[in-house]
Amino acid sequence: MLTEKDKQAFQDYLTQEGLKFSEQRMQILEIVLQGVKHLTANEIYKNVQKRHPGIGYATIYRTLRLLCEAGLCVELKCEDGICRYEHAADDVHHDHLICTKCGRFVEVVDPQIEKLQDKLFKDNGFLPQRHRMELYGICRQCKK
Amino acid sequence: MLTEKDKQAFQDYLTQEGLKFSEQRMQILEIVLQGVKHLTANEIYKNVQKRHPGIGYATIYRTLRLLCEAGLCVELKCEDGICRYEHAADDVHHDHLICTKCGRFVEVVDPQIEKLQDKLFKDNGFLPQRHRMELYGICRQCKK
DNA sequence: TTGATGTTGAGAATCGTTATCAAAAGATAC
DNA sequence: GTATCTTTTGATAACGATTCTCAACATCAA
Repeated sequence: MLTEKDKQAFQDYLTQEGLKFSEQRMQILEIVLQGVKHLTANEIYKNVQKRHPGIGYATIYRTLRLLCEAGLCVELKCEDGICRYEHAADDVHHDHLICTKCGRFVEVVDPQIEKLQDKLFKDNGFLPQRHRMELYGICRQCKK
Repeated sequence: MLTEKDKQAFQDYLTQEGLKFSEQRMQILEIVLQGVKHLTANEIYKNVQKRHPGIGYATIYRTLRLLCEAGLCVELKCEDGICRYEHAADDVHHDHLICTKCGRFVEVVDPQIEKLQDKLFKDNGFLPQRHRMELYGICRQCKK
């Protein structure tokens, strides 16, 4: 869901960094923050093409980086080596359940696991920064 | 630690698949299964070079695939996009604590987390296959 | 030793992503 | 609105890890 708040946040970020606003950046913002989640750069590229033919991959990647830096989107480095991008949920960290047959992504959170992860960091003398947890399996639909 | 058992297991696997034994494969087996863990293909390449100059990357990758298929080694797809290979521990799954400063890998296991992960699979109607958990932080040495 | 088959190494190809750079477009001052 | 200064853009080349191709070579059974 793309909100005015997100648009404003992006504009504010650009202004703050001395960057400029452009048609292309708005198009990419709209595609990434609305609708389907976990899009690859290629999917975003194809989507933007429809409304803005001629756009290049470089612009897609550059804008995705900006969106990440602005905290509006998160890059997921997936096992297949292709990055996917999702709308940054409001401060709520989550992990992913991924169907190995259809590629479906389900977002999950488990506060207990989060606590145990923190404990692992501490027990090993690590200063926690972030973590990544992906659960691969076969979803209900694909099991049938 | 490279054991005779591992060597035998690799030979058995090759025989079973109708494949042949070679000097290069033995060299790679020794490098990967002994000593330092979590080597990249490039590190393995450089190590094998010392004892067997002229070896090519193709052979490294082909042999790594064989070792994985034989269940002797595991490929880790890391966030930096470079795969690392570790000696497959005897049936014991483990996750990783990774220092973002020095790259140190620490293997960790938490049975409670494993249970909670299984619960997440079930609660979402997924048939569990495997998972990946990486905890990124700064290790004791690098904190100083 | 020979023949059939699997393996090797050099180099090309792949593919997602990033860098380069001249042309185009925003922002700002006038 | 126009001039001017930046920044942005898109085409294309470059990158780096990994895989493919293929002719030369090694292995093994008979």
